[in-house]
Amino acid sequence: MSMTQYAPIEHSTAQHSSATVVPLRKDAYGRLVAVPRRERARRGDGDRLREEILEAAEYLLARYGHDDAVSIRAVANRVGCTPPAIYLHFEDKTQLLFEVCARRFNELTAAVDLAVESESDPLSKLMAGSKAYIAFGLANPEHYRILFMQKPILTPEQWRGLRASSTAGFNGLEQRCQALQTAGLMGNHNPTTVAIAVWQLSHGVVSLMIAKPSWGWNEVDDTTEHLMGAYLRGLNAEVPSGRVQEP
Amino acid sequence: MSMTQYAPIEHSTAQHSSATVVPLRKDAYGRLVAVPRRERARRGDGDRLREEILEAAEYLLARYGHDDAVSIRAVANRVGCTPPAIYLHFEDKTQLLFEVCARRFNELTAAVDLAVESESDPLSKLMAGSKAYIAFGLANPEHYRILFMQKPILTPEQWRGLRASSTAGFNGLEQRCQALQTAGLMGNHNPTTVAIAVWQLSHGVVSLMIAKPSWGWNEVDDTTEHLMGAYLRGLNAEVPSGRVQEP
DNA sequence: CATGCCGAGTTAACGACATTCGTTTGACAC
DNA sequence: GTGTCAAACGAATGTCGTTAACTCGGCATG
Repeated sequence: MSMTQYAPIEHSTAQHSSATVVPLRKDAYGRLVAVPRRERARRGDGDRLREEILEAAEYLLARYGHDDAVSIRAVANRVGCTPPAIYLHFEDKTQLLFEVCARRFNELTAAVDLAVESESDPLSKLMAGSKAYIAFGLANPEHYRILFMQKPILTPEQWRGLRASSTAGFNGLEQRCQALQTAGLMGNHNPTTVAIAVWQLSHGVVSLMIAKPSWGWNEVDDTTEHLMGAYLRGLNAEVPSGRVQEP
Repeated sequence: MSMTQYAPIEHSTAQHSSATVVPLRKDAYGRLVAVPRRERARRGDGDRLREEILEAAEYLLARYGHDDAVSIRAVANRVGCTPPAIYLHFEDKTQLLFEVCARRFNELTAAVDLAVESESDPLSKLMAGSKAYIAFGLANPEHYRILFMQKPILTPEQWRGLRASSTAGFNGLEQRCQALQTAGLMGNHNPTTVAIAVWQLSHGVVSLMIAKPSWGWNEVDDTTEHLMGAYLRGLNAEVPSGRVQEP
């Protein structure tokens, strides 16, 4: 969507050292453009370009707030290389974007952990984690969108990669739920079930706010407190009917 | 994303009546293709093509499950007209897709209403509505994704249009929450706050399942019952600390 | 009955896109 | 010096949304 709004092609920020003449040349499409080319990488470190590509993509995504702005051409231009060079380091655009977001994802886990550690009792830990998760998503909406609000077109390896880092995050949540049960604050519910529910609940708050920013939402922390609070209290409340609990 | 996977260009299903010769002609890009063109609309009813375009887009979206499959060219080919003809009836592709999904959205509201009506007590109504909402989203994941899981690129008019039909749906939810309060099953919470929370909660369940279908989710109705059940019970439970309730 | 209008389309083109193929460059080992 | 090979380039392919200019043919009007 957002068809037709093409990526802003930024000029390269690369430094070219020894050349005294500005390297005016035609780009791949016949247009004359002043593109200071980056220095070619030494024999060993082809991965330097890889890093620069990731940084450029990261910048474009954050700067323009939409993955449409991260076109292969825009990234290449910013880095100071040609589009095909990117394919020496990434299988395709999906994998590039994915890696950018996966990096930010690790920060998400760290942010949640930090918020959790500053609390003492299990209930507050859970609440603080949820708030931090939501706050991080709202602060990085495009990353969150790409990671959690998109049709999965991931190859199995990509999937395993995300799974690895996201299970790290999920495991933390699961442990906090475990602690909640140990503290006797969870009725006889399954901690994993509760952990999933907390994730779904938090995701519901943050993803709707990202998707519909113009809706008249209440203050986000109030929303979280209301929703999480009621849910967590409900875990201890008696089930009115004689319905069987889940496993 | 899912770059490079282009839309499958289907052959036209349009009927051409009087012509006895198969209309072999070059398409807009020089390729020889047998495209039975539809009959030109009469002076009055230019809207017939509009309807056919909507149907074709609807079909492609449902058939291939991704809006990438709904390219202007693919729709045009299926209808039996040329790509620019679509722009006589829709401002751009976004508006076309949007209209397709908005139609389905009305069915969502209807499905929820139907489920609600088959229950009697306010609590069951709320639960049934949530289940129906989630089931509908899972049955029409691409429509749901476009409507509720995407960055909003809507023009103000589009937004008002969706707002109109979606507030219709939300109003129903709000009334059900109102009824819950009247029945004394909601503590002293604000019905609108609860309605928003129920939406967020339901959206969290369905949107995560759409985005991460490979995750090992539990049975969806069990999940909904657990989450909604605990939340709704929590609304009646005492707030442990002396914290102030939301407005 | 001729004629001109105009709604409903088409043809052709533009500029963007991701990606691939074949070629060139240039730093290092020998 | 010279050959090798990682690293990067140049050109091209086929897709995309969208626009501008043109054409066709039925209807109202003279």
